[in-house]
Amino acid sequence: MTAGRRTGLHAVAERAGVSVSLVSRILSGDDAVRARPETRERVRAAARELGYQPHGAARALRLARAGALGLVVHDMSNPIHAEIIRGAQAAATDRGQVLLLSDATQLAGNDDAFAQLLGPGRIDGLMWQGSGEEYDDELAARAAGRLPTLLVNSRSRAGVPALRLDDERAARLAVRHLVELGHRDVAYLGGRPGADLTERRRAGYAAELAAHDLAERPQWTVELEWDAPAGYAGMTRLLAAEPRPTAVFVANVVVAVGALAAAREAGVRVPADLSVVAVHDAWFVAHGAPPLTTVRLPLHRLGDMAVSMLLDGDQARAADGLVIDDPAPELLVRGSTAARP
Amino acid sequence: MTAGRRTGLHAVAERAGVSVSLVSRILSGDDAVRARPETRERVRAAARELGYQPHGAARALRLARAGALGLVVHDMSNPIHAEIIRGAQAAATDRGQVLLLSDATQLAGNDDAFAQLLGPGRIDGLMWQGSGEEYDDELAARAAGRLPTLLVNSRSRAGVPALRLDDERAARLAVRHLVELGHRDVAYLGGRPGADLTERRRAGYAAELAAHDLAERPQWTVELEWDAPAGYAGMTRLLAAEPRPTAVFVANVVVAVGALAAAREAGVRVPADLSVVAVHDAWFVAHGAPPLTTVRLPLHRLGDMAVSMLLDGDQARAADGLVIDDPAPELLVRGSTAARP
DNA sequence: TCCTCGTGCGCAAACGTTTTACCAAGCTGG
DNA sequence: CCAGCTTGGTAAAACGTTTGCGCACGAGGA
Repeated sequence: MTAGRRTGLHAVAERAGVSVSLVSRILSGDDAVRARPETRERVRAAARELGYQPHGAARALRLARAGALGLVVHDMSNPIHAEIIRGAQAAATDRGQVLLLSDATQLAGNDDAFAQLLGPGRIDGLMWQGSGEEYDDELAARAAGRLPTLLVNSRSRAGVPALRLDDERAARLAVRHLVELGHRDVAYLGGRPGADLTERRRAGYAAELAAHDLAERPQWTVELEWDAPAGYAGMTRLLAAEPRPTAVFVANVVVAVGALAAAREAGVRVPADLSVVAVHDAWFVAHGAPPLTTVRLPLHRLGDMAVSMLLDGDQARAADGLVIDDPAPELLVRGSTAARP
Repeated sequence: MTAGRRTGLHAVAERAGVSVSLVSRILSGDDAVRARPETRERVRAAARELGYQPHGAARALRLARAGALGLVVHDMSNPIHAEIIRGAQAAATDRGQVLLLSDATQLAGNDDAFAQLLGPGRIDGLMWQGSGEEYDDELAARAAGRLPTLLVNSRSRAGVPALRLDDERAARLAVRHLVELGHRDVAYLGGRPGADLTERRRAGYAAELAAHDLAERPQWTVELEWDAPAGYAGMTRLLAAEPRPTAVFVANVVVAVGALAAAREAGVRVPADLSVVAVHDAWFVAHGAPPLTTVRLPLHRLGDMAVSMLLDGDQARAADGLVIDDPAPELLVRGSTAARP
């Protein structure tokens, strides 16, 4: 018997002197299988000695389940996105799945890459980090036609279920903090208009102002883009407003980095002359000048929940958009907010 | 003939009225296959109409090639790491591969996750972002025993080939900038001692000082950790040194963020009283107070090259550690460096 | 007329699993 | 003494590809 140099289960079976099917069932802990304890032990020993590892592709093929989830993000160097990835990564690993990372802008221009990622046998579900871009919704909808798909950090769009954070509450928390410091002239510095993120935070801002009988003014509302240069430009515009606000609510921490730079360059002291608070926290703004007051949202949990729901086939629960609010939004008061001058 | 509701190639074959094998050959562009143009067209049309996509797992199984690469990183919220990921991602997509992301600290504690990622049929090669931690080398070496493996941003350790940047040159560039501004008392603020990253940047610092006949002083050398709090602590210590340096070379931009905060809190003005320059660039330090002078290194290229080498089976070229220096290190002069007071 | 050869395609095995179906041997009860 | 049940397994098909080999058919040459 010139033992075949086969690999995998076959090799284990040969060494243990049993059939391949028995090995499979024993190693996978199939309770229904009848085998003598002695045989079981022999099989397990053989597997151990040969260092048997199941073949991922073979399992995926046979089980019609890839054991992997896809995650499409926009910009990895955005700390917000990084935090979502971390959450998803941790949850996927915990549940014995692997995570397949892709980039939305690359996918947008590359049909082959899209097919490669979403074709059969690659992933069992997809998380798409929504950005409110047009192509984004279209691609996510296409994906949803093939696979369980979840938009992450977006409201439900084009019929794709979605997970989001309590942006309105976060905004209200931030604005309330400003009002409690005595500010009455609170401006809004948002991101790209049209995205629902913007709408929700803007709504929270407006609601909280209204709750205190404070006025929104058109010249105190600036919405440009979700990046630091836009924050710079936006703050520059707000500082030129007549009358000048005494506080600014910034809808995103990345935007706030640019905004603080603009204030600094304009010679406006934060927080002495102007208070600034932003939604989302990032490690580096805690070390800035001044350290930025922010509202922390459970981004990690967002990724975590997305993975769980996809794996549990539970994504329909988010059909109308599900709000993740378990670790509630938390105000982190640092050095960029102070009592009204 | 009750056409089976089969999927994949089978369905295409049925619709085109040919065999599965012929479809496979035609669609994969096999030149050696002989088929009438008319048949070819019929097959292609059927594939198009059915929206045929090859089954990833089935191909992986048959071809004994997963079509995926693994990337293990340490901390996604570190902008340096994010940039490497981006580079690897882009290159992988370009070459029709997918990228499987994992986290080193998770893998360290979880043998199942390690096996899941590295078991047969999952990935064809692995990039491991080195950090100089002990467990890191051990795990990377274990991986290298199973798969083509490349350490990224590390020198070759435990026999595992590695790609790294020209850290020494970057350090020299930064220090030379300080010297050219007239500084003679230049301190070194590094990261966790022992890691080869630290050694290489420290060597560059020392070499450049020596080239200008400047002295290193023990009290001007601080090495703690690769994070912002360590930067804070380190700078605090340097500011207490006797005599106090007039410039600090910081081995990493993340550390520099903490260092700047410490200087600020101590009432030391940067750059008027103290110049600071750091290795690696990150978008947010350009907006800080002051904007940080940095040396940009081709991190993106690092990820890019790692993917290429693995896919080309070329990783042996890096057996002794290969230095990526194509876009050369570039000094970005901003506001944290000035002439000696 | 027979042989050969090129053309155009089909058969079947294999990749490593999982799972359904089945079977031989031993035991038990009547 | 045998029907039927339990025990301890085995055989084979299937998942969707790829690929080596073979085969039928018609044309052309001897």
